[in-house]
Amino acid sequence: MRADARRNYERLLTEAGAAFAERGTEASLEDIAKAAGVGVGTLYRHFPTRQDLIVAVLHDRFEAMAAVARDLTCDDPGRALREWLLAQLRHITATRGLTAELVVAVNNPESPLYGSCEALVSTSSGLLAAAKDAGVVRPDLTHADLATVVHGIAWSCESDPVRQERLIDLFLEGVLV
Amino acid sequence: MRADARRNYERLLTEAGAAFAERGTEASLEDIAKAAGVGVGTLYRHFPTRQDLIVAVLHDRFEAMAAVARDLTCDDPGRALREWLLAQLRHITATRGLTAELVVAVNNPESPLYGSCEALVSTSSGLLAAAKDAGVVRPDLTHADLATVVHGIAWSCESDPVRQERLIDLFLEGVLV
DNA sequence: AAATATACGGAGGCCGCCTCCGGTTATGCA
DNA sequence: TGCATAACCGGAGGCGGCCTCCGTATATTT
Repeated sequence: MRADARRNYERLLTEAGAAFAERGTEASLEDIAKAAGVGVGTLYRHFPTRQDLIVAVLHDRFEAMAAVARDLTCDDPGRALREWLLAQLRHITATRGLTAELVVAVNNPESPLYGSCEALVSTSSGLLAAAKDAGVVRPDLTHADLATVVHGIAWSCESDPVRQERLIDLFLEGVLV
Repeated sequence: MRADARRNYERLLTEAGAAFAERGTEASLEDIAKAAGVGVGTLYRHFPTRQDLIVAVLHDRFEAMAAVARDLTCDDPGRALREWLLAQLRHITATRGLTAELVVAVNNPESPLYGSCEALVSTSSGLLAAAKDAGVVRPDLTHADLATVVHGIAWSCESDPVRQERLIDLFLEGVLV
C-alpha cells in the first residue's frame, strides 16, 4: 500500500469516527471526505460501502473494549461481570450512532466485524465462565444473552446512565444465583 | 375536512403502513404517495414530516395494543404480565421498522405519540399495579422499566422470537418476588 | 349555477449517493 | 538522478429522494 494511500485511509477513519459520533451513522460521506481533505472517490475506493467505513471505525474500538475486559479484576466474578456490563454500556453510549451496527455484528457470524472482534467475545466469555465456575451465575447464561441485553439497554436509554444501571441490576438479579 | 381530502388521508395512511412494514421507516415518501395515487404535495400537506406520518400510522396500532391489554385475564397477575410483555413483543416485531419511534414515544412526554397512547400506558400500568397488589412483583418496578425492557429486547433480537421469550423470562426472574 | 374556500399535483431546486476516468504522484529500477 | 509505470487521486456528473411552491381543479355553499 502506497504511503499516501495509507495516510488518506487513516485520515478518513479519524474523520468518520468524529462524524459518526457527532451526527450519527447517517452523516454525509461527502462531508467526511471533505473533512479528511480528500475527494469522494478516494473515500469510496477505500470503503466501497458506508457499512465498510463503520466496520473499520468500530474495529479499533473493539480492541479497546477487549483491553478493558482483560483488566477487570476477577476476585469477585459476579462483581466483575457487573462492571464489565457497565463498561460496555459506557463505551457504547460514548460511540453513539454505532450501536446498531454493534449489535448486528455480535449476533451475526456473517458480519465482517464478527471475526474482527473475536478477542472481545472471548474475553467477555472468559468473564462469564469465571462467574459460572464460582457458581454466582445461572449456568445456562450465554455470552449472546449478555451482548443482547447490553445492547438492548444501550439503545433503549442511550442517554440516561441512571436508567441503564438500574436495568442492568434488574437483569442481574434474575441471573445471579 | 373535505371528503376527497379525508379519502386521500386514509389512503396515504394505509400505504405508509404497508411501506414501513415492508421497507422500513426510510421508505421513499414519493413512492408512498404514488402507491396512494396521490402527488407528493398532497402527502406533505397532510403529513408535513416523515415523523408525522409515522406517528399517524402508529396511532392506530397503539389502540389495538391497548385492547389486547384490556382482554388479558388477571386471575394470575404475574402470568398476565408475562403475556402482556410477550404480546407487545409480537406486536412490535410485526410492525418492524417502527420500533425506534415507539420507544422514543413511550419514554418522552414531548412526543406527539405520548399523548395519543395514554390508553395503552394506563392499561399497561393497570396490569403492573395488579401484579404489585398481588405481591408477585417488586414494588419499585415502573411502567417505564417495562417499556424499556420490551423495546430493548424487541430491537436486540427483532426476528428471533425464541430469544425474545428467553430474555423476557430472564428479566421476569429478577423482578417477580 | 356561480362564487368561494379548499385541496390537488408535479415541476423544480437542492442535496447526498456512487461511478468513472483523465490526470497526478509515489516507487522501483537503470 | 531521471524515467517508466503501477498505484492512486479527485471531482464532475447522473440518479434518486426530499421538500416547496403555486397554478389548476374540485367540493361545498348559497
